[in-house]
Amino acid sequence: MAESRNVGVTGASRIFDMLRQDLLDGRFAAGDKLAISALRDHYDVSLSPLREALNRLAAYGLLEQENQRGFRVPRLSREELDDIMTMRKALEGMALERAILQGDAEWESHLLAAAHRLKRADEAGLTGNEWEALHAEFHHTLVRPCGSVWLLRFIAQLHDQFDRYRRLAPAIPEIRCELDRQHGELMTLALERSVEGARELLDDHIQLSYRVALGSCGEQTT
Amino acid sequence: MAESRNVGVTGASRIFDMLRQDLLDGRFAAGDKLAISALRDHYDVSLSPLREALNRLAAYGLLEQENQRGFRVPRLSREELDDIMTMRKALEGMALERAILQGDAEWESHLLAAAHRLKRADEAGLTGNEWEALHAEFHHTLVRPCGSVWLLRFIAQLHDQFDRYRRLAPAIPEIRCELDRQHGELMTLALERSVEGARELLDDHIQLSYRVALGSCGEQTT
DNA sequence: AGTCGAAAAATAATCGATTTTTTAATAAAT
DNA sequence: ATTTATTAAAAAATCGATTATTTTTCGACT
Repeated sequence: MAESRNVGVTGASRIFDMLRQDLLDGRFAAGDKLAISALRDHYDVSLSPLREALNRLAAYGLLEQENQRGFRVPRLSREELDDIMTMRKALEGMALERAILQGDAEWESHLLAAAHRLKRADEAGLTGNEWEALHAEFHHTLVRPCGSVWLLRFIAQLHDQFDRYRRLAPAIPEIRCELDRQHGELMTLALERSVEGARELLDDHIQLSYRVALGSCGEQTT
Repeated sequence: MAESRNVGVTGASRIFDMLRQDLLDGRFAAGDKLAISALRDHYDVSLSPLREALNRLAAYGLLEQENQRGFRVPRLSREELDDIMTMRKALEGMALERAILQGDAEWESHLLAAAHRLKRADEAGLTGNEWEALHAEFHHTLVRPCGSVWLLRFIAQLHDQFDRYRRLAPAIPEIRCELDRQHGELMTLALERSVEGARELLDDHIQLSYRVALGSCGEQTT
């Protein structure tokens, strides 16, 4: 047994995590209303913790809440994706710059490790939530020492938003290959403390991801 | 009567609004645990909608939630205030620049109106939530046409965070007077489409506000 | 045929009570 | 005197049922 006791886990927090994952995985159709009693059955939990989780997700931006008529999955739009992409460039660029200036030796090892794990996962052809976790971890490690809790919070939120689009979009192997390559190069530039180079590459990286993500909006790549 | 029916208002949404106001007003001591049953009595509502509101506020960042041990009002720290101030400069500066480039004639009139109302309120010595509402409205109007829903969302969130500090701090009449003056000048520069001038002034404005807000951390002004 | 309105069904929101977990109080032991 | 174990009290989380609101259905009427 991993633990004798589920310390610090409530029904609501458990459902929040599961629902968040399922929303990022695109298990619910965009625009759909969530059938609360169906969720109740599916996750085998009572209404109170379920509704608490839904309220958190709505405040976080992964659900829309309309008083007296429940919760729905936000629609996807080209305009919003553009917004998210632009904000990612601005905020992650800012964070990366600061991280490169402030990151210490321990950051270097964490970054090296995260990049390595991601590379091995790429080579092994790993997909799904395992790969997603390593990918998110790499990007988070990259900007972690930026020194701003609020900046990291906003970046994480934008990542979740972006992922709704990206994970739904059809894969484009050539781009995916280039994206994988960029992860390694981002690490290299960061370790070299090359602020300008890293920022430019991160911009390219987000732009390339965006071209993939566009596939979820029924638009062609630019 | 204003409305024949409370359209689109639930107990939870009502409590959310009231609690948010009370948190910004500093009605709860930072670091304190919220006594849920006391809140239940005070706001005269049942546990379910109350807990839903608390969950929203925690996801929004105005409360901290620890599983199995309820909700508490986040502590105030000089470090966090610095973070919030720095992020406000970055995000509002970005938004203002975009707003000035994209704002149309209608924006100009709204901005003029908001600045006028705020000025009249200043002259009339208005204080409390009425002044706060006009002040928030002015700053929101200033950046509204920036074109990014997410940017506006983050800015609003940071404003709420900043206000927890500012409203708690002792007033400094000379600074307050200068801040009032800056509002008018910000409007002028924005209407003149002076991107650089407006950005610089907004930076100064936030910095000056920050000097006031520091008073809530038991620190002297810098 | 289409529109309007009443009744029925479905869904959301809320309530009061119960269960679980944490915190505080007390006593026993080193 | 401090620590540890036990119990009592308090608080948080959850449950099942009830109430309020919205949505759908159905039939009368134009």
